[in-house]
Amino acid sequence: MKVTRNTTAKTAVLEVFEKSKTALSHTEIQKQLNNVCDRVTIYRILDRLVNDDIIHKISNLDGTVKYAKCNHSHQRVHIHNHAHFSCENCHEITCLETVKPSYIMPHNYKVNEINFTLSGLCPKCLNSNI
Amino acid sequence: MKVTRNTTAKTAVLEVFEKSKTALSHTEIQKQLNNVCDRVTIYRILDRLVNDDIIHKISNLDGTVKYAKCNHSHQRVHIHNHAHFSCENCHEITCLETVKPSYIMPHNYKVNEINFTLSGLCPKCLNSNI
DNA sequence: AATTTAACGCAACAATGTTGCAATTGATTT
DNA sequence: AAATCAATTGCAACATTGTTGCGTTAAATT
Ligand SMILES: [Mn+2]
Ligand SMILES: [Mn+2]
Ligand SMILES: [Zn+2]
Ligand SMILES: [Zn+2]
Repeated sequence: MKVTRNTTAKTAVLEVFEKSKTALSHTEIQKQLNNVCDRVTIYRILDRLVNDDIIHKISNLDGTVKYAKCNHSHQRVHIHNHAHFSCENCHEITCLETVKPSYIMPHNYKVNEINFTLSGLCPKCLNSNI
Repeated sequence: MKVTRNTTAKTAVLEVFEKSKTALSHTEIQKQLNNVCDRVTIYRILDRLVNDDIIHKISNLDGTVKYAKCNHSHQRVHIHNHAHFSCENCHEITCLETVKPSYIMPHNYKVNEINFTLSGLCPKCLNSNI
């Protein structure tokens, strides 16, 4: 097994996640990093963090991909079975850690990951658009 | 309101969907069309078909986007609230029209669309990988 | 057949993600 | 503290996917 190193770039990326209340895209992270490292490096750091279960990937209906910190890394079985909300107005994506879908699968499927994303208007945009 | 025309390209794309049991990406459709029309035209046709509720868009965790025919266009309220399964082995994406997630949303969110994609191994790949 | 405009082809562009390879640097050992 | 080793990085080059503008074509209506 590979050893994971704590580099300055990785630390910087983690700080960005720590400060953010919403999920972030590669581009959004890059903008906040002010040339701390190369574009490619960010991609590779994100891959590593996902692999190490430190962040998780969120795929939205419009094709955008974002990442957010995991607040449940202590769990034995690390599955991201909570919902995400994507606002059509402000385009912010937030984890709804309390919203967990229940469903019944047909037999003979092995489920490893789930991606449950709801889109519409977030509370902030819903109130300001009356 | 705009009038939608039945062009040869659109008819060809619909035939491809009719023949397919799984969801299709833009590239997969293009390959099956054998230069019936331009790449850009396929994008525009897909946009139109989604708008007319004839097909629906599916966004997968790995970032790929696919489309599938709607088998419920007759419904009054047209919401795609069924699950989709994405096989990590054969990469086929299928609609699970019978699998509908139930969940409880916090107040002050307006949900317009949902995207519920499960990934893992499909029955075909599960059986052949013992 | 004439009219109207949705739809098309083409070219050019933009955004996003990937790969190979030499150079760097974090962690470990001596 | 210096040497070691491989994980990580930067850079350049490339691939894929999706978008836009504009002049032309063709489906539908009159
Ligand atoms: Mn989340
Ligand atoms: Mn479906
Ligand atoms: Zn919002
Ligand atoms: Zn499969």
